Amino acid sequence: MSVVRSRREQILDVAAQLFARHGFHGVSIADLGAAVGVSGPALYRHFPGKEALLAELLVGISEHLLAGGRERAAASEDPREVLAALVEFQAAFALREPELIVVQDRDLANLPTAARRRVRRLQRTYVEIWVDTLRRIHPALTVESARVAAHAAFGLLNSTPHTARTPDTAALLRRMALAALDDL
Amino acid sequence: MSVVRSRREQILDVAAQLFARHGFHGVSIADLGAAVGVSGPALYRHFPGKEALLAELLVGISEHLLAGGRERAAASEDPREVLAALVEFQAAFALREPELIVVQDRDLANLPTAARRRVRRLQRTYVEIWVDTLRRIHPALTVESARVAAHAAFGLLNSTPHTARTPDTAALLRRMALAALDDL
DNA sequence: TAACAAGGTTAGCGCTCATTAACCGCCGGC
DNA sequence: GCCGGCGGTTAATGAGCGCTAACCTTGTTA
Repeated sequence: MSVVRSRREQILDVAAQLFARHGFHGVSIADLGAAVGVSGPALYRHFPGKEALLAELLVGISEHLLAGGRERAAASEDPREVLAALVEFQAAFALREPELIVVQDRDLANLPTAARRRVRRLQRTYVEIWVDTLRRIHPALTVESARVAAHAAFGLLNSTPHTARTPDTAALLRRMALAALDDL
Repeated sequence: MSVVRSRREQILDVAAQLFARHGFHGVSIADLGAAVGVSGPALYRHFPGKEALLAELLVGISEHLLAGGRERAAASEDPREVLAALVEFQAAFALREPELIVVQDRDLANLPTAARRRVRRLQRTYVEIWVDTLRRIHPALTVESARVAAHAAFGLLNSTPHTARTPDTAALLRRMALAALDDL
């Protein structure tokens, strides 16, 4: 975490923000260049194209989430502890990077097919960690219902882009998510 | 609810589906025309432009939700009954019209300023119904926290576009939402 | 010191797209 | 039986965009 970020990281950062605010198609290469202080085609020195830039963002997010999920799942035998850790992890990410949350589910469709498949696969695997954990806690739960519940929890936690972030928001969201997932 | 819908309604319908799948900028006027069986500029006989079409969709959604919310809020003195009715209403809408859910929060930014303000205002008023109801149930809750909780509940209920809709999904989502909103 | 790679620049190409123009057939009411 | 408007059509226009080309500067290195 150095203070001087490479141009590459800088571009990814402002791309996340602009894509979040205006959508992938609502941001031009020229806009992106302007936002980092260079103009237009300079970006091609760092990325092969606009879609590749989006791909790197989205693949990065999914890999980060999956890695974090695996880590939490491996950290305990008790599925309730795992669930609490997963909720905490997802809430922290959603609060730290609300723009990425927005871009991830809004602009998936704009990825080239290969990258889209890759992201989908990573996401699915991440969801399955939640599904497995939920079913260990509630053995009567079907896979389908557990999946619905997991997505509902994501929706709840990922609501951060729509709200002001007050100091106790994290705790509130965690508590709500755990309550929702408790009486399945 | 006639079987023969006017061309106008038909256009709005397919626009909702295409916008949901590909995003506002990902759908051309020609695509839209083709999807209703006419081609391209014929749409200008029914709408002054592409943005006006989006505006009609989004304003329609917000008005529908606000009207439904007001109705539920006026139907009972007991805030817990009101909350249950609100949850049921939002869940039913999210399950019936997942495409509209997607378009509503994805393409708000593509509205012309006037319409965007209008939609924002309607949405805010709808949220305030939830906030007031929550605070009547939990008097210690601050306005900000109630707002966070309301948006979290929307996120949970509006997760329908991400999941297969099995027969008991509605009940599951309602139960989760009420559980999340109960121990605030 | 000469060469080169890295990272900029501006100009321009080709394409897509929203919108407008100009034209046309049909059909209901005077 | 005419005629006006409603709802279509195709062609054209003009803007914006992604991307490539050609060129330049600078710092590093053999």
